[in-house]
Amino acid sequence: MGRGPCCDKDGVKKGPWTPEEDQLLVQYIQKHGLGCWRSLPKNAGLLRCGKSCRLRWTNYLRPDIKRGPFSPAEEATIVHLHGMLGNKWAYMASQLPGRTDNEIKNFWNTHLKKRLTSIGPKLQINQSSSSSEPINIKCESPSTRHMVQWESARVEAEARLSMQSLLLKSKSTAKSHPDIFLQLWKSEVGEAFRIIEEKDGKTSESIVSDEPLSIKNEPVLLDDTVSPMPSKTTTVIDTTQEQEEDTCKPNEDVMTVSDSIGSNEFADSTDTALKLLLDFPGGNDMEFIGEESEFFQLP
DNA sequence: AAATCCACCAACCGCTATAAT
DNA sequence: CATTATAGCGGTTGGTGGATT
Repeated sequence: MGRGPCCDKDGVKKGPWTPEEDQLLVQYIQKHGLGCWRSLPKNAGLLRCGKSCRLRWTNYLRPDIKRGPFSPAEEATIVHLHGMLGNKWAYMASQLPGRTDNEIKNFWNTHLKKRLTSIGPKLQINQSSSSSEPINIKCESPSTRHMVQWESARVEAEARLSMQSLLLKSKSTAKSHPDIFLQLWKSEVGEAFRIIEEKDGKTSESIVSDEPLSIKNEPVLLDDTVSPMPSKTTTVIDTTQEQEEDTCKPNEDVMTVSDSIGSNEFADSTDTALKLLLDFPGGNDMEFIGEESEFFQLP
């Protein structure tokens, strides 16, 4: 089948947009609204392909674009979502109002990924690795450690899920579940989490329903002015980490993500799962990998 | 002051999914 | 059902400006 060129390559301008082009595009959209991108450049008098116009609008000219550096809460959200979902930039963008997938992707690649690799050189993202060696995480901020740990957990779970998926497909007994959060919750990470919760004597009742959860859920509203949730479990983590590593000071700003989540999030089981997983208890957040190492060994 | 390096980010490319015909 | 068109996504590239040598 294949996909034809989105536009006639001849006579189509490329490269940075000029203010005049921006103005033409904005004026056209203000007047006619969003419609067919293919015909837009011609109608608007732009020598650009429709795709380029769409990108320019969604990544730069859209009125609701938020500019400026990422807040600690936004940063933490990206870190955690990446830990759970991987490179799902568009979904992360949907959770961060005013931010674009491109912006988040750039931010990850230029800042967060760098931080990850600098502190976790042992954490080479090696899909084929089934090693259960403990990850050597030296003193870093809790959020950074979480990042490393979650990346590790995600890779392991991903490998296992894909293996399970293959097995299921070969038997033709199950449909692939559409919801990644539910998959994650039902995977080894979620299972191990529930085990630890029980060990700690906490209520282990699952607040995550088995109902499919849409990945296109309502955005998490990161309103720093609202802090309805006491970060109880976060405190537990910080305390144990302080005992473990005296020189490591928790980064208050970054760790406030659970505080900054809106008040009605717990009505949303997706975010509940996220919060529970973020606030994974225990001194070594990922010690369950070692304890339950059989969970993480590929068949 | 010039050359080089590096970080950042806007924009492009190629692909997939889906709707339309 | 097959084909085509379009939107959207993620990976990558290239230009620019600041820092360093």
